[in-house]
Amino acid sequence: MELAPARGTATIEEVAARAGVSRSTVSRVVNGSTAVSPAALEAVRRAIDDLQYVPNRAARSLASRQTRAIALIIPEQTDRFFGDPFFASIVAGIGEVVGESDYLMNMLIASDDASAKALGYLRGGSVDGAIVASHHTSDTFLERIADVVPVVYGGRPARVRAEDYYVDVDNVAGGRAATAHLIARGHRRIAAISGPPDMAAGIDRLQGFRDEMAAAGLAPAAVEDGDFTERGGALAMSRILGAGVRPDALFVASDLMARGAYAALRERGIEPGRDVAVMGFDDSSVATALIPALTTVRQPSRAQGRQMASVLLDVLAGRPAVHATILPTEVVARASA
Amino acid sequence: MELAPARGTATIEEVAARAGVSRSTVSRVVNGSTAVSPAALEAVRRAIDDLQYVPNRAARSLASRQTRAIALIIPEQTDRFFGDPFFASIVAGIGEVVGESDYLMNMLIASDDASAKALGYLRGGSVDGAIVASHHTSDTFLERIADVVPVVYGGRPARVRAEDYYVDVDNVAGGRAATAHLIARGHRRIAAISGPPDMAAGIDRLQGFRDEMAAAGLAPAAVEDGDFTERGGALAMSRILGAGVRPDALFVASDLMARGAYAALRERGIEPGRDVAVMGFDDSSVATALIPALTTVRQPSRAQGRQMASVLLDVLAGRPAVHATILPTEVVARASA
DNA sequence: CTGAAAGCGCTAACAC
DNA sequence: GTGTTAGCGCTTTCAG
Repeated sequence: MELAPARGTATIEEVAARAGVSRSTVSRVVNGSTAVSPAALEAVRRAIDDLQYVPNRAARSLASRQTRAIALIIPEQTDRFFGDPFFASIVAGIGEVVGESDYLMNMLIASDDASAKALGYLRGGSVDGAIVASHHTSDTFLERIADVVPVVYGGRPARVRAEDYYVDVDNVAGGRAATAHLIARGHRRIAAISGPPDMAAGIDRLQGFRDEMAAAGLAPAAVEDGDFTERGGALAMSRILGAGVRPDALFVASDLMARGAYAALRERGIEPGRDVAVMGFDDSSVATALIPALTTVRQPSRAQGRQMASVLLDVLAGRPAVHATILPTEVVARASA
Repeated sequence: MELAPARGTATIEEVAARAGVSRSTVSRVVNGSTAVSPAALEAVRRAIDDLQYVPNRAARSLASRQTRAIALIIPEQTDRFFGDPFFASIVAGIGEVVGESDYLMNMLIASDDASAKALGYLRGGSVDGAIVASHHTSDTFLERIADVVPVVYGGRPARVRAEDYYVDVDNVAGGRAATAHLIARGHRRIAAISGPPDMAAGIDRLQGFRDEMAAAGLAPAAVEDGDFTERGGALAMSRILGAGVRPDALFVASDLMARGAYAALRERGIEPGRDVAVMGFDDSSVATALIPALTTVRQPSRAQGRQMASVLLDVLAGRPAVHATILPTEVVARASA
């Protein structure tokens, strides 16, 4: 075919020659070994600089049996995933930490049929570890990947095994706090729009709602699944209203669904915040963009992403790592409730 | 630390032994060479299956001098990038095509300071090519990456060079069509909320607006930069209104900004769609979620993403590839204009 | 503290 | 068609 055009990049051999040392010494410098004399270190540094040397990743991986890459697995429709600012924050957090390290982030969109391929890829040793950004209990293939490489889950996995790592927020407490806020403001006919029952966050937030209602001796005015999407939130709201229920307050398990609920409410001439108190969950960009601004439960999504990445990096480095991190939430009172 | 646990993966050597052929033959099968006898092919296939063989990526890269990976470069704040459903579609499209190939997609968030690192990484030969998802004319480092690996730009780059590849939509025509639509509906006092002047899409859509207005003998009622963000759109709208301008129609250069404009309008008691016609751009999920539903210019974002990936894959495969792809847009009339 | 030597697993000429 | 032979560029014992 075609001769490889002189890759700008020099090899370790050339650096060694220029620095007047052996390959091994250059390798040691590059990998931060302490056992190098100041003189050699200086010489190598200069040579690297002069030659603009960047180690070849493939060669390094092959020899060290590490790829220095991690997979970000998105078991979801791409547009659905990225449509929620919550995930955007998670990814941002992960990206920050990974970006500071010398790891690479491979994005794997593992929708259904692609999952087999994704598994093969993970088994091929292309990455040292994986982060599963969000998942449903039905994603069985996700469990199998943990047999291949270390995995950190975003959100409590369906079945928690001792060797699993995950980073979650205290969704039950968040759900309780949100409900308590509503009750404290004098509301009694409180309905909930929940997340899907096959996701831990969906289950837990609803649990918190139910717990707090029960503790206050109240019965939910209605509970509808909004599937964590804007459209689902609108639909759920319509169902509640359509059934003739007229709540005086609403606990919506995600900001995005709350936006959908706002729309559905207004379609019936009900003004959110004035005619019905609305409480969201996430405190994503959606919350402040809404009018009236959404009272919501803040979860530290960016921090969650950061923590996921940190945990994985710890595991890969052989450092002790926390298996379960539960981040706190807090109610942020705005105009809607 | 810890001995590498027996990686489930077999090597090519083991496959060869089991199939009773040489490594080369296995390699030929894996790489789809035709020059293999049916018998050998069958034997190798079985061995691969039995052993669940997956080629080692690093070894392959090292020997073939190809990484089979591409970089998705996001020269933007992560949350900003992912906050716009337009980008979500682009990424979805890219992901589709890349997922069907045996290439991997490395996500590089190249915000400012990280760009040097990103460049070094690209120079290190970690990827065969790159896709730049969106960019500002100020991103000078982006030009330098094209010297290292083939690059496909999303949107016309600041300076188009003969060797560049890019996929764009016809933003000027889109802007014209949108404006024509407004004019045809009888509007005359038309204001525009534009994208940033350092992005091709921002410049071109505004150009289309100005062209069409001029052609109709109309002067813009106002033009404000909304920075392609929801907040920016709201701010721009407020500025227009604050200046005492009362347009009867609005050309907003992105759906997201239109959402911001809706909010700003309502804050002043002006109802979008009724009191002022609003035209968006993108036809992202935002357009239909808005109430009243946003009349907008549809751009085929997913197709754009797909095309970007296809072009890059073509280039990498040595196939002839189109340097400039301009996708068409079309006006989608809904309730707001 | 440093160098020599032996691969890591695969592809790609090159013979046969 | 198929096997043999060299590496790809790096890490990593193992001596010294």
